[in-house]
Formats: sequence, structure tokens, C-alpha cells
Amino acid sequence: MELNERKTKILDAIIRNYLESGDPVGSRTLSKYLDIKLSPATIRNEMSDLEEMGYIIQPHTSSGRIPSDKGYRFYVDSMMADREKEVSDMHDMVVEKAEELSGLLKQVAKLLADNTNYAALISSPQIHRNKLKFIQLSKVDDGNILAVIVVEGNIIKNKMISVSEPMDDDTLLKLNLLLNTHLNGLSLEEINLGLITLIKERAGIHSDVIASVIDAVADAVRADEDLEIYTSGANNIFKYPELADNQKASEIISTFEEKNELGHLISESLAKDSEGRDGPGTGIQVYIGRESPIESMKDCSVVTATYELGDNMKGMMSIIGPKRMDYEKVARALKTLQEQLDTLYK
Amino acid sequence: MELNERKTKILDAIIRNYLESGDPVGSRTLSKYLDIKLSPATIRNEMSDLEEMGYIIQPHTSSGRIPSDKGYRFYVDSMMADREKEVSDMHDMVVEKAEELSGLLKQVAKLLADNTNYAALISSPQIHRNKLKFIQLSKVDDGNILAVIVVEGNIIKNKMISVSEPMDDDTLLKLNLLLNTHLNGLSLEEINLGLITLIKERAGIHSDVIASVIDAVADAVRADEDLEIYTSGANNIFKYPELADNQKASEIISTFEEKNELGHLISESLAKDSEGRDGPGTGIQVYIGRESPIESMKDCSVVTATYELGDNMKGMMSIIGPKRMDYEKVARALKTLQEQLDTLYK
DNA sequence: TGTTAGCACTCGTTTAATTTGAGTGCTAAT
DNA sequence: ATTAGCACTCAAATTAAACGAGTGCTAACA
Repeated sequence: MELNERKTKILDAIIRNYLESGDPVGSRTLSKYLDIKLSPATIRNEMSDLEEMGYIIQPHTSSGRIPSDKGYRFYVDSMMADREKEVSDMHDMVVEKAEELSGLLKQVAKLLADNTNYAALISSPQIHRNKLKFIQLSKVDDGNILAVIVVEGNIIKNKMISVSEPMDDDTLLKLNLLLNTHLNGLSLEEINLGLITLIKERAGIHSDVIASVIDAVADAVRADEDLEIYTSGANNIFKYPELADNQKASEIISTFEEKNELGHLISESLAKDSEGRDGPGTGIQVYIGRESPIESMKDCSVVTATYELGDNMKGMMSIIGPKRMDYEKVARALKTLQEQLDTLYK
Repeated sequence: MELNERKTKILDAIIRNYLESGDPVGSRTLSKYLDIKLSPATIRNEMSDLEEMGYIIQPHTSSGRIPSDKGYRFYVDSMMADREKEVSDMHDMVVEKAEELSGLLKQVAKLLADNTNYAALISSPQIHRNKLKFIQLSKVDDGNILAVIVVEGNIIKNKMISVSEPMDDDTLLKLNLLLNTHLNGLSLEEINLGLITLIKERAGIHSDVIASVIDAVADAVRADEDLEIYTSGANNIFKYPELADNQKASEIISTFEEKNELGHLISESLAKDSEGRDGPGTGIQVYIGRESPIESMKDCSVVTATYELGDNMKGMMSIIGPKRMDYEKVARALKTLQEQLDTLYK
């Protein structure tokens, strides 16, 4: 069977109507709602076809139809195609440049949640190519040396190293020089065992300190270490009856709090984005129901967007709501913040 | 009216029974539950008295009684008095020393939540007397200088300062010396405007850099800046019908996610603890219903405990559940972790 | 041949009526 | 002071009835 223009119009009307009301929509309602004049009976026939084709579902005999995941997918795809949409009018969504990155991200998450009335999350940006920029050892007191490591993107990692006996300034200076001359500008792959052994040899009796420093460097450069996820508006899900029953709400809230499951979502959407099979790609992905990489989101829709902060730092933000969410509004909100973030540290 | 022994026994039985079942308890049930032999009728008379005294409540005419906040308070106080309780048997609650403090705290929150089946939170430890230990300026690249500030308790604060023109190593060394000689060992109160002006004068043309550093120092020493709160098991509240309705659940979840409200709770319980009006004090506080400083917890009970990590670093952890929570178990769990944390960095 | 009016039928939702049972307060007897 | 007995209350569970939105099918129609 073919999805001709009339069927398309009807399907579209069903979905739009359902997005508004949240109730199954029947043939009589559609007859009034549609711009083309058709009797309920005719529409019923078409609906019957649409159901057979898998775009809509009848929750029980003798009730209206609701969109299936496939139906939502059709809607979202055609919506995405209409790129000549009006520009965003979310004038109140302005990110203020925050002192700390974490503050900024929290702000963004809250903005998203407050403006959309869905749940929102944002990941800290991940560094793509990790090169060591700078190492500094300092004496804090007689028993402790502080190692400060800066990697590309000005990510800073601190590590306190305890030493059995005080180290004099001269030795410290030498170690600093040793580390910086050998390691600066290198990526994780380039810091191999041979190089490490070489440095340790040169450090002589202080090789144990060097070992600790190298450990810290590995930590600093390994990306997943400092993946932070900020969430906001988890309680918004209670606004949608289809998600608000205890069983489902509990699952969603739990996923939001534990956060580690959300990691899958982030890596998947970042990967899909850079794949860019959708042409130029705005970096926006939509996961409907079971399409989502997270099991507990099977009754939700998840819309994700990537953002870029300065060079090589990509992060991801996401809106989570009921399947009947206002996809247009959500996409617009994400787009707005995406642009703001991109230019913030341009 | 006086709370004699028999009334006490009956009140205790009502509360224990309600803690177990969650249902209002009636006179017949009590008659069977009590060790002393009394007919339901007698018990009814006593119950009537207890209600008049405010210890119990009748949700509606012709239903059993449930404890009022005052009733819970009586129960908790008398329970706390029984200090000869058996030692904790939560053998599986073992904190593994985590590399990072944040990891450790997350672990503790999860342990608490998983073992009690209530919601749990823990705050990062707050430093009591904040003295500056050490400052280090380093050149990261031509446009940026990194300031590393270490305060008592080895809390580290980083700040990147951009400079219009490259600074040579010699100047940097001088500034480092200048800052450390004047500021090390001082607390926030001791770093006054006079001192700051003096340092700026000595820094000459680099006074702007000094200004940035001083800002960062203020940030580092101000305690509330780095108050982190880790939560776990928020979804546990769904296990208790009296909290699981959308309205209440949403409020609680929201408080848990926003976190800033939780700050009140933390400062209040830390203050109450150091007040120590309850004698030596185990650092455990119980807030029942409206006793809690947080409005949204009015239908919950909140049990808090302070912990000490090394010198001068006090933090707070807390369990949040229904009023009919198992106070004994909760207090035991908190006590166990308290001891473990206290000895961890002893 | 596609469209529509008509109609019997389905089935979740709503409303009202009824029953049940745990629990109470009061009184009178022990 | 304690208790047995009894009438009374009221939330919750159960049942029954009515409702109504919506369907599928058939036959008439343009």
C-alpha cells in the first residue's frame, strides 16, 4: 500500500492532534480538524489502512488511534525536512558566561528544562585530541608535592604526591624541567613505556615521584574520567500522565540520578553526529521509544544535540519527555543554546 | 494528664506496629500485639487519652490511630536514649578508599541508599578554619598564567589568568615569592584591603594579575563555594505509598535534583551538632515532618549525621524517608559509615 | 468506483448504590 | 479499674448500570 497525499495528511493530523491532547483521536474529531472535507466514515477507512501499515495503533477496540513509534518517526523526519522554519524566538534563553564551566552547564540544563517543561541534561565537553600542555610540580609542605597537569583545552588535573623526605627546590626544578622537556605536546599514545622508562632513569632516586606523576597524566588525558553530567527538571515528567505512574517514573528518575546509564546515550549521540550520515547535520538526533540506547527510556522520546566549546571540545545536551513532546519547540530550544554555546568561546 | 508506664507501652506498641505495617492500628490489633493482657476496650480508653495528649492521630473517625509528629518524636528520643544497643551488623557496608574524594562520597551515598531503601545524600566536607597554605603561579603559554592555590586540608583551586603580553620567568618568580611571603598561613579575615593594596603596590605593573589571584584566593577560601552534594536512591521514595503520589514525589525529587535547598539542611544540622546541646552527642539529628528546615520534606523524616575527615573537615550525610522509617536501622547505618569515614583518613 | 449515511456492536470510563469490615465511643455489668 | 456488649461510623471494595466515543460493515448514492 502506498502512503499517498491524503493518507499523509490524515496521519499528520492524527499526530498533531494527539500531541496537543494526549488522548486517542477518532474519526469524527479528525473530520472536523482536517482542512479537506471528508466524512468520518471515509476517514475510518483510511485510518484502518494506516493502522495496517503500522503508523498508528488502537490502544483497545473501540477507541481512537495514537501514533506508533513508526508514526512519530515519520512525523519527526518530515518535520526535520522543513528547514525553512521561522527563526527561534526564545529570547529569554540567554546563557550568561559563567565563571566556572560547571556553573555554565548547570545553567544550560536548567534553561532547557524550564523552557521546555521536559527533563534536560547536558554533558561536560569531551576533549578530542588530548595533548599534554604543561606540567608543574610544587612543594606544598615537607611531606607533599603537588603535581598540576594542564592538557589541551585548558583542562586542569591536580594530584597530591606524598614523599617520605622533603625535596629541595633545586631537585624540584630539575624534575620539572625533565618532565616538561620530554612530555609537553605529546598525546596519550605517544607517551609509551620506553619514554617512561627513560624519564625514570634520568630522575634517578626520584623515579617513584615520576611514576605518580605519569599516573596522574594518564588520568588527566583519559577522557571518560571527567565526564560530568548535569541534569535538571527531572520532576517535569510528572506533568505527563503517561509517564507519571510510579513504575515508570521511578525508572526514569533513577536513570537520571545514577547518571552512568546516560553515558551510553552521550557516546552514541556524539558518534552518530560525527558520522553525519544525514548530510551536513545540525547535530540534532531524535530517539523515539525503543530507538533510544537507554532501556528505561522506552516510553519517552529523547532529543539530543551536540555543541562545541572552543577547539576540539564537543559535548552533548538532551531533552527527555513523553513521545508526544513538542518536537518543534524542543529542536528550536536546543538549536538556540547550541548556537549560543558555540559562539560563547568562539 | 501523665504519660504513665502503661500509656508509654501502648504508645510504643502503636508506633512500632505502624512502622511495620504502614496501616493505622486499632485496639484489637494492639490487644494481641501487647505483652500485657488488656482488653481492646481498655486500650481504647488509653488511646483516647493518648490522642488528647497529642501523641497519636485518627486519620478519620472509625479508623485506627497513627503516630503524630509528637509521637514519632517521643519514640525517637526514647530510642536514642537506649545507647546499649547491639553493635552494627552491617558487614557489607564497607567503604573502599577511593582515589578521588568525589568518588568516595558517591560511594557512601549509594551504600546508604542501597542498605536502607531510603533516599540518601552526603555533602562534601567543609573546612572549618581556612588558612592559605601555598600559592603557585605558572606560565602555561604566552597568553595564560595558571594560579594554583592550596588551602588547609589540601583543597586545591585552579584559576587561569590571561595576560595581554607574555611574562618572563624571572617576573613570575618574583610574583610567586611576593605572594607567598605575604599571604601564606593567613586566613580569609586576615587578608584585608590594606594588605592587598600593599602587595599590589609591590607588584608594580603586574598589579592586575595580582588582583585576579586575590580573587581566586577569596573563592578558594570561601567555604560555600565548593559545597558539593551527592545524592542516591531518590527513587526509593516510590516504595512508600504515602510519599509516592505525584504531587509529593515531584516535590521531593525536585529538591533532590536542585540541591540548593539541601544546603539549608546541611548548615543547620552541622550547626546543631557543634552546638551539642544533647550532651556528648553522636552527631545524629532527627527531623520529623515539619521539624525539617526544608519545606518539601514536611511529609518525610530526615536523619542526619556529621562526619569528620581528617583535621577540621566536617561533612554531613543524611537519610530521607517516610515518617515511619526504621529509625533504628537508619541510625545504625549512619553510625557505621560515620565511624568508617572518621577512621579512613585518621 | 470512491464516498457517505446508517446502524449494531465493543469496551473503557463514569457514576451510583451496596456491601463489608475494621474500628470507635458509650454504657452497664463485673 | 476493667471488660463485654452493642449501636454507630466511615473508608474501601464490590457490583451494577448507564454512557459515550469510536469502530467495522453494509447498502445507498453521485
